[in-house]
Amino acid sequence: MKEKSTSVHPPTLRDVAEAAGVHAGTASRALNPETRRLVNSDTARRVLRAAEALGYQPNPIARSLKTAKSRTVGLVIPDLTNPLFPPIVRGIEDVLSPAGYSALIVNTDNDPERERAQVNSLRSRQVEGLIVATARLDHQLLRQLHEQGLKMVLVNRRTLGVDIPFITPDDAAGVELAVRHLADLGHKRIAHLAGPQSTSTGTIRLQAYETAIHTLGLEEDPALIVPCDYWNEEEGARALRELLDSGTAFTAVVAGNDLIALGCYDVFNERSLSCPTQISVVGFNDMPFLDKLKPPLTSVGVPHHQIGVEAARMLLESISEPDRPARSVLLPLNLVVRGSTAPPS
Amino acid sequence: MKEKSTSVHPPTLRDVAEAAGVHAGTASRALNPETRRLVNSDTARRVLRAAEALGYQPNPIARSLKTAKSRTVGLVIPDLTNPLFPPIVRGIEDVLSPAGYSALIVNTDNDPERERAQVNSLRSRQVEGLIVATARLDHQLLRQLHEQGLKMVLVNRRTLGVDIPFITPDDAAGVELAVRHLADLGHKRIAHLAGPQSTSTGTIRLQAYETAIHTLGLEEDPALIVPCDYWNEEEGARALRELLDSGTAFTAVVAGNDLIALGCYDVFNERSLSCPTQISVVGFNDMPFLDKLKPPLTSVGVPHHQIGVEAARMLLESISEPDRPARSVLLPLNLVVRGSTAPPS
DNA sequence: CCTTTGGTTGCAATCGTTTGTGAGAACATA
DNA sequence: TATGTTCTCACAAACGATTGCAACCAAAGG
Repeated sequence: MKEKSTSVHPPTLRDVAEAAGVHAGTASRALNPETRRLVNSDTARRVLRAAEALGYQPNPIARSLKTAKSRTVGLVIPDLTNPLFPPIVRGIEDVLSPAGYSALIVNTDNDPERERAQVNSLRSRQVEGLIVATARLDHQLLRQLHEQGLKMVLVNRRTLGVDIPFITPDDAAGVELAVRHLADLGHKRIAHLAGPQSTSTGTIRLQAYETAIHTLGLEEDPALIVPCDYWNEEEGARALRELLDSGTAFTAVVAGNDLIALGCYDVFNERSLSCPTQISVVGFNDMPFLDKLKPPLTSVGVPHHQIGVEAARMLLESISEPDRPARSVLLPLNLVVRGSTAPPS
Repeated sequence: MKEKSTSVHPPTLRDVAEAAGVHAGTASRALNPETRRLVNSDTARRVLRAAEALGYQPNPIARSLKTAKSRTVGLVIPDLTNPLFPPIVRGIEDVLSPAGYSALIVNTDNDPERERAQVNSLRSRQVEGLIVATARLDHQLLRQLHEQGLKMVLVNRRTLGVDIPFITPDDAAGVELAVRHLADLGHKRIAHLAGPQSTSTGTIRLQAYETAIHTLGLEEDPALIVPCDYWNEEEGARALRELLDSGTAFTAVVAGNDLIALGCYDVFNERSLSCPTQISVVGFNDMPFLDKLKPPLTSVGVPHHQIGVEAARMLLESISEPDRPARSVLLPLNLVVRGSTAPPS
């Protein structure tokens, strides 16, 4: 008549063991498929049955303490509110969850200080790896973490000089798609509102723009390139105004991403320019609801969900097989043609 | 010459204790501000210094195991991809994170089975509470969890017959705002494309529509009300088509939410109807980029971030002071007038 | 000088698992 | 009968923190 009876606490391994008339250690082995062969199949059955009956759920915290595995990964993104990220996050969780892993999400707001703090908090929570969407070309923190042996996968962007696997869209191919589409429509002077050159995405897309312009034999003019400091509408608007004010002639613009393209829309309204009649625009990312705009924005479609899926898979892989050299992957893109692009008038 | 020397593992409490020349228990007390007064301030200082020097980070897993507190809460939402949720999630994390808590996010896709499974997984990870955005009016699972004493806060929606605190926008006031705006413009026959009547949001908004119509002396006609089965564009489009096909006269529609309103836009294109000249529309939620639509959608603005903030605060409160009866809160709304509403022609 | 008091600190148990080690039984072999 | 083998399983020591308890010491009071 110990103190058992009506314990309100969830059943523990000991409870199961007791119910099955075995030692806790044996119960543990019986419950774990990996080690089940070490126990008599009869007793294993008995343990399983007892566990079932008691509604036993192993305590992951105790397990983690012993095994030093948290079954948790960290997810470092600039801002969840950016429509780019939710689909990636979903993709990640769709892989993690069936594998028994969970993701801890932190937002850095692109603040290196905050990023450092958040990553520390993740590490103190014993994450087994990180999926990072905030990579900059020269990224001190990532370099450090990598040297400390922390498992990481980069999404959407990469970093230089450090051998961390990344999953990104094939940005260069995407830009090539966009430029070629405009060229096919007959545009000769195509501008590029480039993303921040501190990010791989920004520089790669810019380079791709330049080579596409070159190989297609279009007009090459440095004045056609205006870089943005951030990936947002304000900067997109500012850049387009700058371009217009410079007097440089152009009939189409390849925006660094959709938000920059949206900034262009604002300027079109401001200055009563008509799109696509006077200026064609193509965005990048194909974020939701672009088809509801007037005109609907032509954009390069990025498989965000897929990026998340691949990243999660890769991270899990590199956790379970630490030696296997992780490979980076470039995901194929497709151009979604809508109403914002037309032949020049 | 034990096996100490260059241990690569992160320093443990024992390491700190050893470095400070005290027992682990003392070190523990010295490190914890709550119990620090139990140890001599000199030795406390020494311990602190040693911890600092070693870069000691307490292992939250070990701590959790002992204290049975995980410093983790679960976040149950239908789909992170719905633009409604990211701002709420940010709000939640902005409160949780400084408090030393983390959020585990799960998506249910509105599937009760999946919801049950996800919640189980959260519980097995020892979450201290749940923030739930998937409440239905009659929600068996929530009722059970509540009876089992699990701490919960509902966001955006509520449930009936169970006393769980909720944080929602003041839906009724919002609809009143919308209807009054249309009435002020001169509309007499205002339709309502209602949200799912299985959700509190759907029913409350519908009721508010009815009473607003009544008190403002506008035309009351059951034919003006068409319910949607889901909160999405397809249903919005379907409902508007149904309304149009029924031949019922109307000059404006109050949509259950923005997605339903977007569905209306599709039908406008389909049938070459002009908004707002022929039909005015107002949405609900004021999700991002509505100002980029043509016409820009008039919508009821909801303080999503604030909802998240309040919800997280409330949950933390009910965790730290289990007795304090948690109160629900209704957050004030504001109407954002844009181009989709105009006087009837 | 003995006791009391209060402030500090060490000891050891505990949280719920996992896992190395060895004991016992059953059986086969010599 | 003695000696191995092979299966099973129980024991107990971890993992890294927290915490009730007891011990110790110095100062104070009688």
